[in-house]
Parts: sequence; structure tokens; C-alpha cells
Amino acid sequence: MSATIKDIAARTGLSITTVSLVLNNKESRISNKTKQRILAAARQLNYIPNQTAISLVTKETKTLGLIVTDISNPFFAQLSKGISAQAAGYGFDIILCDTEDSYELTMRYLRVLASKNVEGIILTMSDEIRDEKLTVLAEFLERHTLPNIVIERSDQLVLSDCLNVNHERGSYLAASHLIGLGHRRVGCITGPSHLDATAYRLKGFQAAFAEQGLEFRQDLVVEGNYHMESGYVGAERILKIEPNVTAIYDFNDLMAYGTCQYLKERGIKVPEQMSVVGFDDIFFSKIHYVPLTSVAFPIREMGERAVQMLIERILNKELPRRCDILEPELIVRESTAAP
Amino acid sequence: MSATIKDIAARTGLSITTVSLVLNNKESRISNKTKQRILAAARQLNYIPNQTAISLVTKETKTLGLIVTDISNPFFAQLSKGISAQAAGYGFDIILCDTEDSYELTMRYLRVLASKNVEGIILTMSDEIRDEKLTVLAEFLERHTLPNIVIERSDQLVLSDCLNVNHERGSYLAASHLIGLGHRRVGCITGPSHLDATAYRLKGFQAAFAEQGLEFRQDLVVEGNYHMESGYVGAERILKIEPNVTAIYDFNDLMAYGTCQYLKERGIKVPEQMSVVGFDDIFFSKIHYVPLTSVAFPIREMGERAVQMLIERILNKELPRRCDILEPELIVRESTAAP
DNA sequence: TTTCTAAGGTAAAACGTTTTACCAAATAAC
DNA sequence: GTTATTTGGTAAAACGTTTTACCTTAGAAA
Repeated sequence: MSATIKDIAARTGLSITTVSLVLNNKESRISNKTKQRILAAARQLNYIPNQTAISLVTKETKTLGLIVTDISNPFFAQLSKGISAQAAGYGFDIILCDTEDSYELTMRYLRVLASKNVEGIILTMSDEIRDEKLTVLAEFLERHTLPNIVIERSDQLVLSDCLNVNHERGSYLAASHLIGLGHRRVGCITGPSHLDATAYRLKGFQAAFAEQGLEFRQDLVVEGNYHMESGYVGAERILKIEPNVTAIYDFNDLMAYGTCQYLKERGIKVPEQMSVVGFDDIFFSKIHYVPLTSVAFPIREMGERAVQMLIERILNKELPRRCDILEPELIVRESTAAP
Repeated sequence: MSATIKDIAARTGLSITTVSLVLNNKESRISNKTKQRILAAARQLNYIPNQTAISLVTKETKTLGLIVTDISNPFFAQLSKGISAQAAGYGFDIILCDTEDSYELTMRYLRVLASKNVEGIILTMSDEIRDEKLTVLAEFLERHTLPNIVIERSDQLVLSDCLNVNHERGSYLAASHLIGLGHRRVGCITGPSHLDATAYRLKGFQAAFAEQGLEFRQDLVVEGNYHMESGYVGAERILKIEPNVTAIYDFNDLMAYGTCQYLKERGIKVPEQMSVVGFDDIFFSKIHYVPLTSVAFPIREMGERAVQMLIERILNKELPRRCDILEPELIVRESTAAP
């Protein structure tokens, strides 16, 4: 169908070696006249190199795998944007794998990516993947020596490079802000309790209270799962435990939206009667029904950074393991006020 | 590095033909004992087929290209979700190409996808791509006989399959709703004027007015570009032309957010002083600062449908050109009220 | 004249599969 | 006891490249 190097060779009466050499600018010593003839023929035939054949011999596919738990989640969409752009900058393409939070799908995609010889993988994981499942996954990566970088799951995957936000610091900022406004009874809707990130965020939050010699209401901490509904039900539970709570800290913006939704339905005004803080500062938080105060970090840049780290790893597999941390800042909007 | 079919052959003392036959379940007549031996060896060696090699001979890459203008736009994110899921169902993976609205990037990605031998392409285009650029793009697709389906740009690309929402109908619904509420002076913030879609939406909108024997204020139609800011500046322009406008219809939700933003800054209350209607009903419109009335259609299903159509086309290249239309419905929320 | 070097190429193997013939041995049919 | 047929398997070509090692010719040096 498509023209090949052979067709060019035939048309110019030269060998395929010569054609390949010229097309790849592997100068060596081909005369200028010959070069021009080949280039002209290639153009006439609309030649496009067959990357499949190239990959077979060079072992380079110029392709990266991207495993996300949900591309329609704006966090991952923004992350993917950064990844895509940066990868393009390096001449790599990305295969998008949406796992819908499923371990089985994650493993299936991993196999596909290995089969398709991607040169590296950027991995985000649902919290469902832990314990034995995590081990299986790690073993697979190792067995197939797939360079990979893991986003927001530094724990356990001791052979993977990783990239995290400074959870502790982010939560500390959120807590300090609320404390400064005068809040004392504040609820927390966390991520899954078995994740390191959850522990870090909780630690940072409590630290701010401790620093001021204030009591932290451990009983107002409820577990969420980063989905919107869990912010809704979390708020409900917190208010049942302590109706006089004056602020709620959600471990991500999506849950904060859910919390606000619940408060709205209950007729509780944000921020007049309740302050709400999120984490991630995704795009929509600015235009949320109450513009959300949130712990922000550059999501897109995180994606770009991930690609850079991955490329470096691909180029040098012997590099020591690397774990980078992004520093967050607090963006104060209209969802927080003095109690 | 990785185990190959040859390794399995060597280990079992059989030929690679036999191994291949067994691994692919091309039954023919291999004894059960041999089969088991091969399967066992494959397992021991952690064999994973090399898709690159397979593709070279079979000409099937089991890969689709997805070209979006901006993956961080929730519309495309939701669309991609549907595409990804449906593609996985058919055993295809997708290469994600984010063009950032650029024609040059679009063409570059097209070349890459051709080079990587994707079996088909799902294409969304920035409105920047038109006239000569569109011709070049179309020629490229044809020259390389790339099966493709175009989303929301049926016009001109006469060789591509396509998938659209019923623009006219959607706008008609929006207009009828506003008219029914009693609005007479309503502004429109459209898409780029050279797009067919824009004409259709305008037509449907006007039709509803005509049907009621009402005058349609053509002078309150301003051109937008589907980005948020253009909803902002569009609203500003409309209010300058006619301060007594009582409703604004934005051709997509993102622009409607921009419009609301402007109104908010000007202290104009939605919906008390101004009704706003969007189009697309992306996820966030529910939780927007004023939950948005919007023309909805199943975005995710649109993605799924696109993949189905593309696969059918790949399976049968001789199929006549196909253009499917999705029917929209109006979701009434809190951004509209009687004037 | 002979020998060396440089210039300009090319042949062939390799990458990991699939697939099309074909082959040998064993069994069945006559 | 031949001849057919079935059973179980294999050799080799092909896919479109890259890359290594080698070849030929012309001119320069000796």
C-alpha cells in the first residue's frame, strides 16, 4: 500500500542501504546528487517511514504508556495535558490507558504496553491496588524491566521513580489558614486510610494545631475516597458527630464539591456558616458555586516533570531511584471565612 | 531481553512454527501434549508476544489515533473516556494526540500516526483548520487511506465518516425554553462563524422565534470561540449593544461560565436579572456557581459511538460514507427564569 | 607500473513474528 | 502388501527497516 524504502530504491536504481542512509541523514559518503535523487523520489512517493519496522530493529518505539484511573477527572485530564505536551517535545507519543479504578484493567493494560514495547510508563493507581496486588504489579514491572514513574503513590513501589506533592506541607497550610481565621472544631474528609499520602496529609494538618497548642478533634476525621459523593456523605457524617463544626477540610477538590453540595442542600451557607477547603485546585474550583479555597500545585507541570524524569530514566537505566516532591501553596478564595 | 517465540522453541525442542501455531490457538493439528509443553514453557519464560513484530507481518497494530484539541477541556476528557473504554472493548489502544488547537501540530500528529500504522483515527479539529488547511488535511488522510471519523465537523471533509449532535434541534430547544419563560431580547454568543455547526445552531435558535411570530434580534449575536474568555467578552459586548437584554445563549458551557463570570463581576444576578443557557452539559455545569441550564447530549456515548463507527469502517473500507446525528435534550437548572 | 587511499556504494544479516507449503511417519483402506 | 489418508509437525519466505562489513573504481603516491 504505502511506499517503502524498497520502492524508492527501485525507482532510483539504488540499493535500499543507500536509501536508508540518506533518509536518516547518516551522511557517511553518499554524493549530493544521489541524495537529491532519493529525497525527490521519497517526496514523489509520499514516503512515510514505517515505524513498526524501525522499532523492530532499533528497539525504540518512541512511545510511552500513560495509565490513569479516570481521564474524565479534571485532575488527570490536566495531568495528561502536561504529559502529552512534554512527551511531544521529546518526540514521544503516548498510549492512553483509562483503568476506571480497576486492578484487573490496570494489569491488562500493563501487559498490552509491554507487548507494544513502550519505552516507559507513567503510572497512577487507584487505591484499590495495594498489598498483594501491588506486589504483583511491581513484580510485573520489574520482570519486564519497564522504566516507570509513579505519581502520588511513592510508598511500597521501591523500584519505581516517583513524583509527589508535599502532602504534609499542603495540609499544614490549609490548617494554618483555618486556625488563623479562628476555626477550632474542624472536620476532615481524608483519602483512603491505607495510603501514605493520607497519613502525611493528616500529619501536616494536626501539626498546625499542635503548633498552636490547640486540640485537634480526631473524632471529626472521616475517610473518603476522592470521589465527589464521598465528600457529600462525609460532610453528613461529620455534622452528625458534631453539629457545631465550623470548617471542613477535604483532601481533594472533588470531595469538597460534594461537601458543598451537601451543605447547600441543608441550607448551610459557605462560607458564612461553614468554611470549606480543598486540595489540588483543579480548574473548576475557581468557578465553583462558591469559589473554593484550595491547596494548589502545578498539575500540568507535574505531568511535564513526570515525562522528564521518565526520559532520563530511559536514557540511563542505572540512575539511582529518584523521588521528587512538588511544593504546594494555598489559594484562598471565597469558601473560607471567620466562623 | 524479553523471551521470544524462538526461546520457547529452543526450550521445547520444537519449531517456531509450532510454537506460533499453539500460542495463537491456530489449532490445525498439534497434539495436546505438545501444546501443554509449549504453554508451560511460555509461562515459565514470562513470554509476552512482541506486538511490533506481529504488526509488521499482519499489518494490524490494534491501535487507534485520537486527535483532540485540548484534553484538559472536560468535553474532550469525557469524550476520550468513552473512546478509551469502547476501544478497549474491541481490543484496541489509543494514542492520544493533544494539538493545542494548532494546525501544524495536527498535521505533525497525523504523520506520526500514519508512521505508527494506526488502523484508524478519531479526529476533532480546532476551527483554525479550514479552507486550504482543511484541504491539505483531507488529502493527507486520503493519500494514506486512513480510516477516520470526524467529530463535530461534518462539513467539507466529504470522505470522512462523521458524528454530530443535532445542532439545530438543540438550539431550538434552548430558544423555546427561553421564549416560554417570556424572554424576548436575548443575546447569542456563537462559535466561529465559518463553521457549519454555528450556522445550524443559529438557524434552530431563530426558527423557534419565527415559529412564535417573534422578532429575533440579529444584532445581539456575537461571535465566540468556545473558550471561556470569549463568553466573558461576548457578554460584555452584548450588554453594551442592548443593556435590556434578559437572556444569553452561549454555544457551549465553557463560554456560559465566562458569561456568568462577567455578570457576577458586574453584579448582575443569574437568573433573577439574566438567564443563561449553555450547550454540551459538561459535568461541571451541575455544580457551577449557578447550576447551568444547558443543551445536553451524551458526550461519553458519543465517544463510544465514534469508536464503533470507526471499527466498522476499518472492517469494511467499502462501506458508504456515514454521518450520524445525536439527539440532544434540554436540561433545565437554575440559570434560567422568567425575566 | 604498481600500490594505496578515498569516494561511493551495496549485500546480507538481523529484528520477532505469521503463514504457506511441504514432509515423514503412522494408520487405515483395499 | 500396496496405496491413501491422517496426524503431527517443520522450512522458509515475508514484513520494512537498520547496520555491519565489504566491494569497486578512480585517482594519487610511490
